Amino acid sequence: MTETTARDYSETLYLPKTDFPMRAGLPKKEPEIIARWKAMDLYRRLREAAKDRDKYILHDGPPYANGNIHIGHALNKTLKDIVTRSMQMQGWDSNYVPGWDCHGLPIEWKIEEQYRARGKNKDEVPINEFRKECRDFANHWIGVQREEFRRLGIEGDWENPYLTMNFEAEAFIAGEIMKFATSGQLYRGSKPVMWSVVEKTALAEAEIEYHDYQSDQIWVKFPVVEAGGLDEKVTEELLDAAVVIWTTTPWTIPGNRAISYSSKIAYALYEVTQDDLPEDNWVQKGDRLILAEALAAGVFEQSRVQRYEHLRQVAADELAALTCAHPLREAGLGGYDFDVPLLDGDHVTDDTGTGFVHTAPGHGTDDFEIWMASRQALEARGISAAIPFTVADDGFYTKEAPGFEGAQVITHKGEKGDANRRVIEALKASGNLIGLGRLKHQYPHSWRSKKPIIFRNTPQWFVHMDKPLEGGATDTLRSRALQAIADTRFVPDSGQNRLRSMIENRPDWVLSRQRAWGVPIAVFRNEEDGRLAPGPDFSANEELIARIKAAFAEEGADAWFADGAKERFLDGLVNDPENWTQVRDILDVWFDSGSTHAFCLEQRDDLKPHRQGRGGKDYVLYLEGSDQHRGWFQSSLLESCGTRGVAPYDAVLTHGFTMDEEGRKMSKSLGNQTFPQDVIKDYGADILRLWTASVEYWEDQRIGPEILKTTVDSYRKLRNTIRWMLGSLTHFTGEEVALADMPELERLMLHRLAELDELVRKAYWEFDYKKIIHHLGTFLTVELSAFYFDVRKDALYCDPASSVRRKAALYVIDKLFNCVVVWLAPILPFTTEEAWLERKGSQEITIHLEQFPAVPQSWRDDKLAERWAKVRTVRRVVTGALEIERREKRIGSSLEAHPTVHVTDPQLLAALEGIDAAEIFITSQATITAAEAPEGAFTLPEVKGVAVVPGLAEGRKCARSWKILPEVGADPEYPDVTPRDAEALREWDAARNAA
RNA sequence: GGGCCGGUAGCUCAGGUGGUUAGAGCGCACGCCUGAUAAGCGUGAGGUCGGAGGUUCAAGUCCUCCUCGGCCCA
Repeated sequence: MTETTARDYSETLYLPKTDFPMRAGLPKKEPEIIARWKAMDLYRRLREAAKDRDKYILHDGPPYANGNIHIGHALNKTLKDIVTRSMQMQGWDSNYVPGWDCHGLPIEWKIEEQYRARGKNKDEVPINEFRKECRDFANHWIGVQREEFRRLGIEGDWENPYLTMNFEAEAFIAGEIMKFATSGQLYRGSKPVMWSVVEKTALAEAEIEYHDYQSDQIWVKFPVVEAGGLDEKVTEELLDAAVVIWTTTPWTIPGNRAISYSSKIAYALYEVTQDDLPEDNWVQKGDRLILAEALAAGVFEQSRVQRYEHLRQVAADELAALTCAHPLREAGLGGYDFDVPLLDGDHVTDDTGTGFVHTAPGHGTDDFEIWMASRQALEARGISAAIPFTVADDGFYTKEAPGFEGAQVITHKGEKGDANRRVIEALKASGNLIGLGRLKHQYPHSWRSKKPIIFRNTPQWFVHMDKPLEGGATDTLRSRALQAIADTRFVPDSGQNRLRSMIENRPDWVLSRQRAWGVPIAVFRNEEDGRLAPGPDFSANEELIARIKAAFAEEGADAWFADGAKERFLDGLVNDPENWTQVRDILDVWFDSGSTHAFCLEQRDDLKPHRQGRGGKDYVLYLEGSDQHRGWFQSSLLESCGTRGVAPYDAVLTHGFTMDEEGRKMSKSLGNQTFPQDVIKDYGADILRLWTASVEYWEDQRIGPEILKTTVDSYRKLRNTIRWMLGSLTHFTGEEVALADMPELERLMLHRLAELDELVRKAYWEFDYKKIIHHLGTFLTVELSAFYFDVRKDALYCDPASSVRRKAALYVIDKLFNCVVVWLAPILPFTTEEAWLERKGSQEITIHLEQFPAVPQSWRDDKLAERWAKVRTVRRVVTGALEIERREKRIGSSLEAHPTVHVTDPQLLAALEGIDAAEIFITSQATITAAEAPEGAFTLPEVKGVAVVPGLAEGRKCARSWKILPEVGADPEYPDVTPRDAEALREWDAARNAA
């Protein structure tokens, strides 16, 4: 063999080699990986692999089955998936069964919209036909969302999810409400509820949004007609006066039954003294008004009065003694001659209005509560405590609003009706209106129709919060729920306070909806005595419940609405069927989803938990947005406490909401939305998942083009480092190296793995994914890519095949790869799978059946780490010095340098003992000396006792390793390389010749 | 309007019990390498810690107020 040109040594090097592409192409690659998981039935395999383990159950809060998924869904499901996968990989059987919430108004609304578009009226359609259309609609969107969720890489039992509309589920939900009926916690009451005239239904707080609305505001006089028990002079003064109220809902005046004041507010009697008031002014000279002192000036201004006199203060007990007339008593309408008492209430303030609050117990919660609380006192005064039903479900006044029949508060289209105008006219005519205006303020609207709602007294079904439960005189649903909250782990912990204060303050649970698409409140009511069936005083509960549940399980809840249902269920169980009425109301959907623990968790063999709190070892976690403190966390808690006495969960994890890059809410009109579908199409699901894992999700997060771009950048960095490991490991034969035989550098890396192992496991347990991403990211870039790999490239590429140093490095890189990739698998299921298959071959394997690698404690070596921290400190000074040389064009590659490092700090010097400094500095040569540095040596201000004198490496450049050493050419057989490279070549050539 | 949560470099995040010139990664700028190459390495520039008061010898860290944003409620 004659060598005319220099030999190309690159083929003799162990350069990284891999098919794992630098550019991921995730949008195309991910669907292929999903197809593979489907084909291998990954979900079943996961269950099989974990079948004997304790269960970690992330119970899915069911999304509502309408519309495509948005970024909030993506965040929520991704977090759930990270939880599930990370627990599965740490020894749990972590099953995830997705669910959907299917009943309820939004779907009904959609179907009605379709009807309207076709000129059809919902009321003409048989109810079960309508329900069928709702069911089909839900099914359609479940199909759409399921594919969108799977595309995100969410692993779960997609073939067998739970649906609140499954017949079995409907049977269990009805069964749960019948438990409440049987135990006496369910009652029929009458209460002002938020009522949507447009949708003709009561709405829960969760179904309400606040929007600006222009209301009519009026100031109204209530003439004092009686002042019992006060001294004569006072009586005389006050009898002549009127109490003034202010309201933004004039239509509630016919429902007025009282005036509320506060004993904490200062009131006074005023007299109008102005004698030049226009004749038609509603207030005239000599009028005497009682007002809060803080608000009197404003009220007079409204009434166009400039001059008035403060006669004297009016004390709270004087107010309590007064009785007023209804302002319409003299209007000739009839029916308003009842007495209007004054009641002391904390809800009254002197911020706005008059200091007196017009109180219509059928039209407001505060009004209702103070009225009910005063019931006995009222009756003692001969005042009827009955609450009138003044407004019907269609927004028209009833006969109980005499004089206003035919007037409508809100039209069926959600517009203002003529009720206010009619009431205002009547007040004007009666001479009791003293001010009128309009007010723009926040007013409750239906979340669906976006139309204003009204407060209206209606019969509804409630669950008692404070009625003692069976078997305990003081134990109530509220007290049980509060105890359950104390027993639950909250992440972040502020959720505990939030839920607690909500439960402390919430009123009874309104469960009824006057709608069609849902599970019925499956009870009958006896019109004679008010008994319920099933109920605490009904003899055949067991049989009745069995019949209803069986029918629902077989036919769905449609059975309730089918003809002859009453006979079918009650036959033979009652003697007086004519007295029993079948309740036609349906359940609030929050009761449906609040029952998922009953029909899903407790019923499915693969989920049925043996909770830690009840002597088992399983763990149940609920994970939803923080808005669910008001929603699912609460309804589930109440349902479970009411029927089982404990919370359905061990832990509650909440996340915030996703905002745009400026921290503002996303909205169509602002054009600042980020759609998960777009992110997946442009970058891939793993990018969205990496974003999810890198933000502090328990607060609100931000997303947008710039943030996604930086996420892609970090992804690339991770991916390339993994790619380099894969390339290097191509040359790994699997040969093990004992810890004792390894160079310190390798042992340092294993030590870091031991540290990270602890950190990663703890962070996964605490759901702190950004910590994992941050630490693994820094580890990969700073410690591996920029340090360990950079230093080891020489040994890995150039050392002879037999080199222990090289073997040790490969062995350690294998460990690094296994740990890092498996640790990342819950967050980046696609990329880690791709890497895993590249490494392990493409057989029927998957990273997702792996467990987090066992990291031996023996790898931990804090002393070694301490020492190497010092080595790296010295290294920083050297790199700094070389940078100057580079800038001055004296060197290019660091291999051209031979730094002399003066280490006068004894500790740093000791740390360098026995270390191949040139190797660590990636220079060809290096000299360490304890001698004082000469003037002008390079130093870093933050590193004392280290100074570097740069210099050029002496000798020739090795044609193979590019190091510059005097020994190059020492081996006559290989005259242009170092002795190490000569040895490598000798081995390489021998191997080739043997082959 | 009320309750709660939050506002640290362009981006995402660290900064127990208050204590030297506030950190990291990414991005950016500049340089090097050309055997991780639409990659790798190095150096550097970026912050009145939302604002204003206050407590303290000392505050990103404690208190008050304000502001902006969010969730829930009225």
